[in-house]
Amino acid sequence: MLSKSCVYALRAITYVGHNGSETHKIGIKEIGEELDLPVHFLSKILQLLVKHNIIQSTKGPNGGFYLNEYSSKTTLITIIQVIDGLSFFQKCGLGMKECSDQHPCPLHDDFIVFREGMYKMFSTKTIGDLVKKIDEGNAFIRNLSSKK
Amino acid sequence: MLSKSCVYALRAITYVGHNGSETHKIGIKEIGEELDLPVHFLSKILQLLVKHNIIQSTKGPNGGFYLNEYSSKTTLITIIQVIDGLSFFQKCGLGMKECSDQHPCPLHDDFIVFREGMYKMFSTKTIGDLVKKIDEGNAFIRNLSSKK
DNA sequence: TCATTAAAAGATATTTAGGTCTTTTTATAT
DNA sequence: ATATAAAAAGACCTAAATATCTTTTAATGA
Repeated sequence: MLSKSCVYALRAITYVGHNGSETHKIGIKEIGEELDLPVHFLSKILQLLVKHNIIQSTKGPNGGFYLNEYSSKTTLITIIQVIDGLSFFQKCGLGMKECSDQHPCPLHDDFIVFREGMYKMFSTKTIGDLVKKIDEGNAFIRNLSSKK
Repeated sequence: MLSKSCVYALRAITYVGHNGSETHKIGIKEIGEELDLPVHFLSKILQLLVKHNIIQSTKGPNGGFYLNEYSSKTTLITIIQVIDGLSFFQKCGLGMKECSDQHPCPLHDDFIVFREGMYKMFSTKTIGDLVKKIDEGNAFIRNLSSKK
């Protein structure tokens, strides 16, 4: 559904939100190690998010990634849009070029429920919501299998 | 969500169900033309379904693909399983290795609703259901843009 | 029984997503 | 000022999905 780039991004941002702050920035190496993600690949993805002002970064000693108040309010759909685009939420479940209430595919009515439900969910949930769950210990962002 | 292979399959089977019968088999060329799908690629996919006894085929003059009574009762999830596997319906929305009610990712509760809802939907719907919609004119399987 | 037709099978090409490695830029602490 | 640390940027590699082309196999009608 979401590309790897996209879920890597969501997990990385959540990690930064949980572990970092403007005075304690998080390096890409740490994120990669802790979340078990390919560092250089992830680096590209975060670059893109920095460009879009979704997360912040600084170079040099004590540099790294961090979130500001706006980052936390960013909805997941915003990030999905930047990385994957919104085509999933627009296209037919059976891959037909034209599929609408007027000219539906035979799965249209059933599929649209989920497609739109997900869109709504991703449009409502924010980075802050994800971070909160981690902060409160009600969810996890690191793989169980990770050592330490 | 579903791969191209998979939606090609679903559309092709539905086309065969709607247009063919045991006495009027449908050739791969016709399917490809009518549905605007790459013929040889589709051919591979249908081969696989024949192997799994989900659709039927015969070679030679007047040969082609057709459905039997069991084909129509086949659930969509069966086809999805053969082509894509069920991993989508089993894996974490954030791509975490371990994600469960006990060790949830921060999206778990929200995502699982859709994942399971889709699973249920695909497990309930059959090829026959899709064909029926086309037969009754309540849905379409050919692209609007197709000539004729 | 043989030519023809159509699927099956095999080999190869293309595209896209995912991933790695190297070099450059820039902030900052000394 | 300068060395250093860390992100940014660029070039390149790999694997998987998608697509095409060619050859083989097997029905069937003449």
